[in-house]
Amino acid sequence: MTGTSNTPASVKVTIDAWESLFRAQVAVMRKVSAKPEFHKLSMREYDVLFNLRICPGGRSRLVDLNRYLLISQPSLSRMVTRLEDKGLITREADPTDQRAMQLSLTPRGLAVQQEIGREHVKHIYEQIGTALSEEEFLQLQQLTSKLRSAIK
Amino acid sequence: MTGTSNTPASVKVTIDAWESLFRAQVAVMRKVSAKPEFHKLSMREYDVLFNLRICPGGRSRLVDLNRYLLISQPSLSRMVTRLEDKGLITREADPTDQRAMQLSLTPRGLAVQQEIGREHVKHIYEQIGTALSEEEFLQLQQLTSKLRSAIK
DNA sequence: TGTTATTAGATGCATACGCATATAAATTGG
DNA sequence: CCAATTTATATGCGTATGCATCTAATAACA
Repeated sequence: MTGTSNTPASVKVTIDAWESLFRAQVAVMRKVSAKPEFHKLSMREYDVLFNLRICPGGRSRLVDLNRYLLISQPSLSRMVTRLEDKGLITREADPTDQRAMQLSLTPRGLAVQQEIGREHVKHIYEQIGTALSEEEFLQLQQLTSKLRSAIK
Repeated sequence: MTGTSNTPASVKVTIDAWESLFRAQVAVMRKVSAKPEFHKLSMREYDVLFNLRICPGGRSRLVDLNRYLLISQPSLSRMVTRLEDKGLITREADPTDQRAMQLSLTPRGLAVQQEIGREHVKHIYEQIGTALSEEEFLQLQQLTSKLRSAIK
C-alpha cells in the first residue's frame, strides 16, 4: 500500500514529476543502449522478447503484445517476421480466433532473451545501483507502479 | 535534499524499480503519442524543439543537443535539416568552432513548440494527474532527479 | 611545430518505421 | 441470420533511422 488520499495534484507538480521521470529514463537508456548486448538484437527487438517471456503462459497475440510497446502494429508484425526468420519466435494460428496469431519464444529465443537480459541487468545496475538507497528504490517502484496502474 | 545515506541497493530492488519506471513511461507515452498535437510534428521532432528551447540561451550545438535524445547523431542531423526546411530551426556557424553548428529555434519554431507543449501538458495531466497525490508527485520528481543526476 | 588523435557534422546505403489500406474473421443488432 | 461494424493481422509505399564512413577542424603531445 502506498496509501495516501488523493486530492488531484496541481498541473505543475504533475508535469515536473513527469518530465523528470522522462528525462531520467532517456539518460539511462542512452547509456545502456550503447552496450554490446544490443549488437546482436536492437533494444526494441529485445523488448519484444522480454515482454513475450513475461506474458502469462509465455504466449501472446500480436495485438496484445503491442499494447506494451511503443512500436506500431505493422512494425511489430514485420519485426515478428524477422525474429521468426532468426528462429527466436514462433507464430501459430490461434484455435479460438482464426484472425489471430499466437506468438511465443522458441527455446533459442528464450536463451537469447535471458543472455541479453543478464547483461542488461548488469549494466542498468552499474548505471543506477548507487544512485538511490534501497528504500528510495522501493519508493520509486511503488510510485511508478501506482502511476502505471492508474492509466486507463 | 532527498537526504538518505546510500548503502548501495540490492540488484533486485534496483531492477524492479527501473522496470517499473520504464513500463510506466511506456504506458503514458503510448497514450499520449496518439494525441492530435503529434500529427503536425512527431514526438521525436517535438522533443528536439523542446530541448532546444530549454537550452541555456536557447542555442545548442548539434552534438550537445544529441546528448539529451535517444536518436543517433546522423538522424538528428537530418531531422534538423527537415526542421530547418519547415522554418522551425536555424543552423548557424559557430564562431568559436568552425566545425560546429549552433542550432536555435526560429520565432515560428518557438510558437510551434509552445502550442504543442500546451496540448501535451494537458494530455499528460489528463492521463496521470489523479494517479498520485501532490506529495507523491513531489517525491517522484525528487527520486527521478536524483537518479538522473547520478548517471555518469 | 609537425604529426597524430580526437571531435563535429554530413552523407551513402541498407533497412526499419509509420500511415493508410487490404483482407479476412468475428461481433453486433435489426 | 444476414448486413454493417469492429477487430486482428498483413502489405504497399514513402520516409526516417542507424551504421559505417567521409571531410574538415580542433586538440594533444612529442
